[in-house]
Amino acid sequence: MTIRVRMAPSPTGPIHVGNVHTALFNWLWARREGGQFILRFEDTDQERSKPEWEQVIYDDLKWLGLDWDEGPDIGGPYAPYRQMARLDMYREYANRLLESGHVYKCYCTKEEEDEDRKEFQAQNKPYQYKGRCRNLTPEQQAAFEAEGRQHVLRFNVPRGRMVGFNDLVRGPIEFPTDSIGDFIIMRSNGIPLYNFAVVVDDATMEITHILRGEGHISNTPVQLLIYAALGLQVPNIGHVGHMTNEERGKLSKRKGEAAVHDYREQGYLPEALMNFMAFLGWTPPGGENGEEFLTVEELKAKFDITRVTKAPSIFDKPKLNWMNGMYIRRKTTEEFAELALPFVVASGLTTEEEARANWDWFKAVVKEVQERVVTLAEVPQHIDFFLKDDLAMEDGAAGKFLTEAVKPFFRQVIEGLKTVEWDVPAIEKMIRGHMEALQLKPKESIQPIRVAITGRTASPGLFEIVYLIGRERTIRRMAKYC
RNA sequence: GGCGCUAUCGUCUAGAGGCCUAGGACACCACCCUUUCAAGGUGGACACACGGGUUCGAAUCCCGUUAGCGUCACCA
Repeated sequence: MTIRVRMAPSPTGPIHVGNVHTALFNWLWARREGGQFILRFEDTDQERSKPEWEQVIYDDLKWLGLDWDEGPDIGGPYAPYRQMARLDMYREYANRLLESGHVYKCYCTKEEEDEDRKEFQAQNKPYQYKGRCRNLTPEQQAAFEAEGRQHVLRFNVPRGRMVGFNDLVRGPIEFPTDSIGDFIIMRSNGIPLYNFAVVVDDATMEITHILRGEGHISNTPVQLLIYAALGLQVPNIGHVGHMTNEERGKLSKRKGEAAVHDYREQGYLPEALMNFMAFLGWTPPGGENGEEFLTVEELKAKFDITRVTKAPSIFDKPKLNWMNGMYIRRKTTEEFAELALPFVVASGLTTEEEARANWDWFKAVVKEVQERVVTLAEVPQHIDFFLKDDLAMEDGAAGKFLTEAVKPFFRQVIEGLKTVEWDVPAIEKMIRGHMEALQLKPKESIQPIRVAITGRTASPGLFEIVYLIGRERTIRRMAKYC
């Protein structure tokens, strides 16, 4: 039997990295086993779901390299893959539960429930539905109907029992049903609630394994009750530890650390993000000798559910940075230039047309910073002095390096620059010649030139940047200081 | 608060009772390389939350404590 796993986001915003983290495990597992990975939209929250988000989610998922075998966009044998298109199905299953007596019509108003809630709160007890409508007679129901009251469908939770399952990553977990109140499966408007819709969907889509975030552990007993009442086979269920911020809290949307899209904009490479997240809560066998640099293909070949860890993990940005830098350095210059281009254009330093018109030069420029940047978004600030002439001067740099003493040296170099053959070795030879003649140390010669032509004290190799900035512009920039 | 989950270096983790004097990676520190900054190389510091058991022997098994997190919605 092949496995069928799924990812089921809500189209209420851009896709979250936490969502992708568990989706990644599901996807790798499906690919490893030759099973199916299904995409389904859970859009029963009419307030927050917006169809526009669906396209945004597809885009980010594709950017990451994820693909799905069935989904709202491509269809499949278990269509539709959007919950709002499956309402008839939920109603049918809900009716079965009503007929079998597992659920009952509840006519309680919001106000009545709020009062109950306060009552429990006052006694410092966890709120549970009091069961006012649990045993209504047909006459009482008719009376409520006559009043024009709407009803929801509530599950009649059995008392004094245990429900449990064998978690794929955590082992046996049990809950007393007494800790669960009679929950609602159908709203008064006929739209199902999450816990009911997922069960119907996972069962009818024949999902074999559900691997989801640990936040769902407490939903599991509720869903188990529904599976049992419906007489459906329960899939294998497992819960993966969450990814958290440094403070072990939630990844913040506001700080731009939650959405996949944020990382994309910050110049992270999808393969780095995927590789990094794959190692949060999982290690391949033989992890003791430290191979953490795995391509997606390698991950697909090695993923093993039994090696998923239980504890939550901190999304450690410094490690992501390191990994992203590694991936950047592994790109060819051509690839790196293509990846960096949109960021450079967005910074306003050049236009795409201009860069492409001078493509070899542009490539040579970005090549100089390829092993110095951690993200693509850092490229512009490292290469601005190649692309513009009005340079900002780093604080204190001019006073420290562009002194009176350096002027004679500058004048000699400028003269040399006028006639030197324009290649890096010749430029280096000429400048070093003047350094020796005047017996100057690098910090009295190379460093001042660097400051004069870049406006700062740190840059790629001096002779390479002189070559790339060009004869005229280098001379002009140096001439300002002598 | 009830219920539930979790607990090895700062971080991600290896570890399935003796192989552990606890291994690797990121970060950190030092040194090397070097025109600066990176990259690279070498080395270093750093952990089994606590308390009880079980056992000849426990990071590994059991119990408790503590801490963190999740959940108790006509959200998902």
